[in-house]
Parts: sequence; C-alpha cells; structure tokens
Amino acid sequence: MDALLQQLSANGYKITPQRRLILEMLRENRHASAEDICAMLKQKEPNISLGTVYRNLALLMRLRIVTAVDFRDGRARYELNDSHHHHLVCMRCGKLVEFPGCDLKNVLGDAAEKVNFRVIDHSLEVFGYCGKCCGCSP
Amino acid sequence: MDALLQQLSANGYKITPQRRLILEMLRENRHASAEDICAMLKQKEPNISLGTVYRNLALLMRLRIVTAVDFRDGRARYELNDSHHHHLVCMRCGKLVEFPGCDLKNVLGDAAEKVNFRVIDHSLEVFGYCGKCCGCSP
DNA sequence: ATTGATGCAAAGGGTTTGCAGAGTC
DNA sequence: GACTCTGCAAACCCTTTGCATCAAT
Repeated sequence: MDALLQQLSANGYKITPQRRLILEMLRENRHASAEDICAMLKQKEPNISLGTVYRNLALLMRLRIVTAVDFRDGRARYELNDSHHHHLVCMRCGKLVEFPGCDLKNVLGDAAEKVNFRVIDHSLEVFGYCGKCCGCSP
Repeated sequence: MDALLQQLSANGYKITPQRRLILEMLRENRHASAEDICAMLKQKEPNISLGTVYRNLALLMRLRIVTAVDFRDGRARYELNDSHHHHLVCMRCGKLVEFPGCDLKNVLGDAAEKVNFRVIDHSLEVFGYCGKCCGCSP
C-alpha cells in the first residue's frame, strides 16, 4: 500500500476513494488550489464536493503530509510536503518558478534557539517580475 | 511635513485625517490586522469605516509604504515597510517573535537572475512552537 | 470648483460547518 | 455494526465595491 495512505490508516483515518485521489493528484500537480483539485477530481469522482477537499486538505496538513502556500492572490495552494523548495511569483502575470533546495533550515534553527523557539516549518515566497513583465512601472 | 504623507501627495493622493491616523498607528503597532487598525482609530475618528482602512492599506501597499504579512490565521497583518525583518509564529498560541536583519536579499537576487526574474520583495514566515507550547503533540 | 476620499451597506469569494445518508473497517 | 467520511447547502469571515455625500486641493 502507498506510504501516504498507510500514514492515514496508521493514524486511525479511513482510506476513501476521495483521499486516494487527492493524494494521487497532489503528486502530479504542485500548487493547485482547493478548487483546482476539486475540479480535476470531478473527472474521476463526479460527485466529490469542495467541502470534502477542504476537510481532507486540513487533515493532510495536520499530518504534515501537505503544505499550504500563499501567493498573495487570495487563495491557498497546496503541495505535498516531499521536496523542500520555494517559489518565485510574478506580480504581474502570476507566472511561477520553483527553486529547489534551501539552506535556511539550519540558519533558522540557530536563530530560533536563541529565543527559545522550536521551528517546525517555514514559508518563503519571492515576489517580483518575470522576464516578460519587465517590471518597469508598478 | 511627514515624509510618508509627502509621498502620498507627491503621487497625487490627498492627505486626509484617516490616512494620517493610519500611518501614525502603523508606526506604533506592527502586524495589526485591518480590523485592529479600524478599532484603534475609532478612538480618534469614531466614524472611520473598515472600507476606508482597507482602501488605504491597498493604496499604501501599491506605493510600497506598507507590507502585508500572512500568519496563516486567515487575516492579513500590515506593517510599515521600514525595517526589514521576519517573524516566528507559534502554531499553538499564536505568539509572535520578530527577528531582524536578513541576508536573503542578495542570495535571492542571484538565484533569481539565473531564471531571468527581477526580485521586488519576499516574505519569510517561520512556524513552530514557542517555549510555553513545547510542541510535544501536534 | 474639481476631483478624489469617506461611510455605509451590500456583495463577493474563499473556507468552514451542520446534518443526514453512505461507506470503511 | 460502529463510527467515520461524504455531499450538499448554508453559514462564516475577511475583503472588496457601488453609491451618494463630503472634503482636500
């Protein structure tokens, strides 16, 4: 059985077709919104509801299987918590570039220790203008 | 006249008591929500409306005088764009710690150049547990 | 006098929730 | 069979917007 599904059932949660599909699609699509996810899943599960998607995303976040990202456009995006990376977001056209790797973890851990804080997670989003949108006038 | 107010009028915007007050209070309070701001200003300007606060925050963000911060609690917080710093947020009690300084700017600029991206801004929030909330059970 | 800003209240949009029925274990 | 999960729809909350009025320049 899939490792992530196993994690669900190990925590006492049931494995439903909806959960299966949500994880499946998160593996293929990064930074999809809840509505994106729901729309895409309707192909395979026509009656799936947005409420279910939100409830399961919340569950997956509690289990740290999924992370939410904020691109400052009013809707959250969701990603599997597998590869640590960050995002460049174009402030004009919304274009997105990922950049992988991140050596912040250690830096942050050290800085946080000084103020008696245990770091679990961090989010870094970089905003600017992509090549096409030069960014000459705000 | 105040430098920030001057920036408003230089850009063709009028200097109103509401704007004066919003800037005044942003100088004293960091990471206040729109509602916080509105509530506090009602002491001096009893009829000020939430709509006005939002409209002016949007304006101030367009002028890059103000920045919005996302603490993952569903409401935006606003800060003057004066000193660059980041936040530690306790995932249990919501406690907030600022940590100043940030050498990301150069790092990001370099990384971004490689993908032909002009960096304007970035946001980094760190989530975890503060001393009191140990963080033993999620 | 002109033009932009405010207050009010209603609309908007993403997210959450209550409930009855269906599905998993 | 017990208990959770789902779908539906309504409720929620933050934020935005339209409009008539008011104020800054």
